[in-house]
Amino acid sequence: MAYAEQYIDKLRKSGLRPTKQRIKICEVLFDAEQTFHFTIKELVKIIENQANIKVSLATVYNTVHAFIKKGYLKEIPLNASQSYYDTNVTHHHHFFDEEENRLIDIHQHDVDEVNIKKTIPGKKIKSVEVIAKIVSDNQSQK
Amino acid sequence: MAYAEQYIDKLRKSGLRPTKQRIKICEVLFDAEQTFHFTIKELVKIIENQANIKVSLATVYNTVHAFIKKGYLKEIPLNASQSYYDTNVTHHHHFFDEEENRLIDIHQHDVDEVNIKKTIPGKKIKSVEVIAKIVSDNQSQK
DNA sequence: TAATACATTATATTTATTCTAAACTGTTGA
DNA sequence: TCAACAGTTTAGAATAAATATAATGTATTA
Repeated sequence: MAYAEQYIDKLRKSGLRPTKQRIKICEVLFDAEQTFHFTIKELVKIIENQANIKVSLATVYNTVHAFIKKGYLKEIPLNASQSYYDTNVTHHHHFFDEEENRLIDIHQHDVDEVNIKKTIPGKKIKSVEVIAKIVSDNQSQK
Repeated sequence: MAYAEQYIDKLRKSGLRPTKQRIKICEVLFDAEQTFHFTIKELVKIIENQANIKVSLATVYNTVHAFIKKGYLKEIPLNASQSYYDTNVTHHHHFFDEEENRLIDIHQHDVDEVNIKKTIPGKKIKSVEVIAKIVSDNQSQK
């Protein structure tokens, strides 16, 4: 349980008290070998399965939002009934498979830099995201 | 009221019965001089203000979904609590102003073609959308 | 260690969206 | 023209994600 230290640090540095619920959520989100996408519902399920502590829904929502604010998580723009979040906070894009309701990363180097020529007075661009919707390719190889 | 004819045609051609509710919704959506963005709530409000007929919420949802299916409307991928729709169905992109909750079109020619090098076996790309989030630029002119 | 500010929790609430089933209407063909 | 049918509208109920509430608990501080 020594690795919990890094999360305690991380939380404290960003002004969040390191409670056992938050540390658990950090473990689930940031111990993973690979970054991943999740919905709140899925996150709750993972916590339930792998932890022996009980975390309420409200806490999960609060924590996820706090982490987004701190830049530890990213919300993925997708017009879906549930919000999707990403533990990969580097600049990258997504495929969204509408048939399987599945998100797939597209690395930054797989998309040419998106250069937007239009500007809005008094505003600056905070982020640029590309969403490519994909569907089954049922072409009979012509 | 002669221009209703074109909507009757449009609806009939796509296999939707031209009911008075649908014709009214067409008028609101497609008579406008400019394309625009809306939420269901906003659309209901516009109909209420400009029509003397009553249209139920369920009908508005049904009709908007039918129009999306027929390609007369586009849903905008945005992780918002409400869905946003666009009467501009040409290929284009969006700014989303998070401070004012406002969508702004970016014409296709203002963004270089988005070229995605990654592919997913058995899948083809159906659509590619760029969402650029913008915020106030509070730089003291340096 | 006491005081306090921040967190967690169960529960209620809100809100967008979908569902349901009854009443209604456009269309078709006799 | 009209009966029959399939598609449509509707009010209201149901669903589900997300947020608010307020009481209880816990980390921090001095």
